[in-house]
Amino acid sequence: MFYKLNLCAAVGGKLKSAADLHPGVSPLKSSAHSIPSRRTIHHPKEWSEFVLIICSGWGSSSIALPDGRRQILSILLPGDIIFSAGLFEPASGYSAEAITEVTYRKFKRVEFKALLFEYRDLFEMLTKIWSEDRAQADQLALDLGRRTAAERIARLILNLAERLTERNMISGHMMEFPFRHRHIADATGLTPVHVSKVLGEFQRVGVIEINKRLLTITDATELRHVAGSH
Amino acid sequence: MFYKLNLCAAVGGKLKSAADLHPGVSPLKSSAHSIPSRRTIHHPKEWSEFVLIICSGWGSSSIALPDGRRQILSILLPGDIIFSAGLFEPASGYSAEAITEVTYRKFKRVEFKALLFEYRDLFEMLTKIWSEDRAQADQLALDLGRRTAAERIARLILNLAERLTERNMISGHMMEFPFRHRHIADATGLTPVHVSKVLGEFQRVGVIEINKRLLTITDATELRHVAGSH
DNA sequence: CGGCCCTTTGACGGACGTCAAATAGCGTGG
DNA sequence: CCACGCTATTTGACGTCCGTCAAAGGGCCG
Repeated sequence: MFYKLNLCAAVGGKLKSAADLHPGVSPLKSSAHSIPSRRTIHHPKEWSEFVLIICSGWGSSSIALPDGRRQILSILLPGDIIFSAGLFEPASGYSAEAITEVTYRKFKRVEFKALLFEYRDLFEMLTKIWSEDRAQADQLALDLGRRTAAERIARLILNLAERLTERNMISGHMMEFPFRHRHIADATGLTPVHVSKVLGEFQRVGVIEINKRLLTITDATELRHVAGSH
Repeated sequence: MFYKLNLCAAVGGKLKSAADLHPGVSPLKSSAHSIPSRRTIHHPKEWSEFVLIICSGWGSSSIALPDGRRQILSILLPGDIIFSAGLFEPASGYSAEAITEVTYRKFKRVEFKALLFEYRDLFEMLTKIWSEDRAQADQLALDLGRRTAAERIARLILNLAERLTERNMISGHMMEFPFRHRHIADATGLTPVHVSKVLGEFQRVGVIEINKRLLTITDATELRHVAGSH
């Protein structure tokens, strides 16, 4: 996972761009942006010529139906790249939203791509990230198609805990949890009302505690058990 | 879609390998295999050093839970590449099965990869395929998370019809449909019993007809309507 | 002919959705 | 600091979609 952290650092401030990972390479141009919470980062209609990398804050990437139904494909954390399903090909139909305040950097897709093709180890790094990302997408399909509400929500929490640990964004068993129930619902294919019931039950039996947008895993073993097979 | 057909042709017999698309390039080694219907092509435990390409027949790629629940991620048709979520990185946990009799070719992953890095247009072709594949995965998540049983099944049929059309494997509105209900159930996150009910209803209202593993779309407009938004 | 798997059908059950009302937060402006 | 309004959360009653179970055909192959 170190490459993710590297990339995060690369865009986070210390370095100017991913290109700086290669001493001697002229840095990629990029521009920094900031978006307040709850606002759109990337609109589904835009045929984007840019690749976006989250520097700070929490976001979501999703697809929506004309009638308003939405599916969140992934929760975006610092260091995450918004491929919109294609690092190499621009894709439409995807949208990205800020959950908390978000800062991010924008790279020109063609420049990014050219650089990858030029430096083999950068290329390897990115394909590795892309493969992991795809594996996550496949797991999501399994979750949505074959797991119960409680399993899905438990797995979402465990998954986040893991990703936050990689980023040193967790202390003890306490983590930020800046979601509205609607976010969790859209990520798990449920309704906000049902999410409320499941989270309520989790707290009643004492596997987690939620307080002021902070979540504590009080019984990790049991939570993993609820998350079910695998 | 021409590149898919090219690749299909490339592995189908006329050409010896994808490398032959490049005159002057020494062909990639590959080996041909045949698998009877209902058998495993690729086992989830194998840490595969191979990339597989379907030459003929229908297959499925899926993930399974220890308790037996399965999610089919995609229906494999001639020309399809079995990435197992990673063309570049081997992945475990995925399995591929033959639905009808299947023939396929096996390429060494490292050789395949090296070739891509050497020839930019081959690389572009593959990233395009990979991006499309990823987009399909994301649509699957949307289907499983946010669409009803009837919508999912209707979309599966329309999707197949489209892919078969690209491959000239459809005549009029009639197509092969070699699935057991269990396949459709695992692809749509439903149960075989419910699939039976929905397909029965589709036939009762006259949007499709199924006979001897052959499916006819008798009312394409209505089927698209049932498939819902988008 | 017999066995096996698949499909169909119906009755019933359960997980999750919908609706609605009450309560709690939370940011804004006075 | 309080009042206000908006949005989120909680809770309960009820509805629906889909799953489960079971029994009765149907097709295929030995």
